[in-house]
Amino acid sequence: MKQRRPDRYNTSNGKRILDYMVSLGDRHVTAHQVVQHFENTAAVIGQTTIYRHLERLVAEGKIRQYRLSGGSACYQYIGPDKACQEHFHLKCETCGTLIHLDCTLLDKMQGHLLHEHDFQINLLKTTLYGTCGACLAGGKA
Amino acid sequence: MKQRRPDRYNTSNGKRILDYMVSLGDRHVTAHQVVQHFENTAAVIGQTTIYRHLERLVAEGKIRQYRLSGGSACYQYIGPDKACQEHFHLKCETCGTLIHLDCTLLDKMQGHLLHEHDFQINLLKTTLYGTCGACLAGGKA
DNA sequence: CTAGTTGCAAAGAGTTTGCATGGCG
DNA sequence: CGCCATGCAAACTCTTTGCAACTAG
Repeated sequence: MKQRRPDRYNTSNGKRILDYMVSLGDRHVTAHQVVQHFENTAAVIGQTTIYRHLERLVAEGKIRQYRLSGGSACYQYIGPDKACQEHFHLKCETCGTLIHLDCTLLDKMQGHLLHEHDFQINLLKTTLYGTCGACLAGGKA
Repeated sequence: MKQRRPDRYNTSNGKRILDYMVSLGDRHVTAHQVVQHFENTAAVIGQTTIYRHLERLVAEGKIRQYRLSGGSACYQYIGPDKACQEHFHLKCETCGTLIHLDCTLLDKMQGHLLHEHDFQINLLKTTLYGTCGACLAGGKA
């Protein structure tokens, strides 16, 4: 087999966008927030480029994408250990916090769904919506 | 207290839209599909009116709204017994089927999340994504 | 060199809003 | 009659695409 040119180049924009997603840890951002982040930067990155890179990172499995109830997309770094592929995510509808759920019972649910209900859940696309403890207590709206 | 005018009128459009959602049973439709349905009708209903009624029905708790991965909204009648407030919904990413999950373990999950993780889940807004048995077997895409 | 990358402007999809007209109560 | 309802067109938000210039390998 011959050594052919790669179908992907290493560009500084690509690296900066991935680095930014990595730097957020398990926090989540909208495409708009990513665009804004790079607007406050020496070298601005156009929003088209940002959308294209986010799309690619999702396809490559490096970040996950889900939808806010308003319809816009939200992105989050998955991490080298792919832990986010193995647990549920809870999102508080009041304060917006994203919670990573490490719980044995919930983990078993995945197998239960597959074996008892013949349904293979996609944890990357699934987010559970509700209200977190702080907001339940605070009662703020 | 005096008998004041209602803040909502009973109009034929409102009734027709609710009737349509009810007639779908537990099936789900996009706003676009509702618009199209009424385009094939003697009296067409404008899409603005449809969006406004769907929004109201969601606010009134008569239908639930969730988002497809593409970002557009999907609506589904809840029913008088409010059963859909008490179980999870599974959506197959391949064939689009919506499954209503009646399962003891899954029902317990709600209480578990609340008591052990201090999180009150909103089953109306939550949909689990994945692949259904038929598509797992068929292997189509 | 050559294919992938970038970003502006324009196009698109989905949804909301302004406003004048029509209809319920 | 006073509001609410309706719907057309326009505005808006989020995202994708066309295209010409640019750049990594």
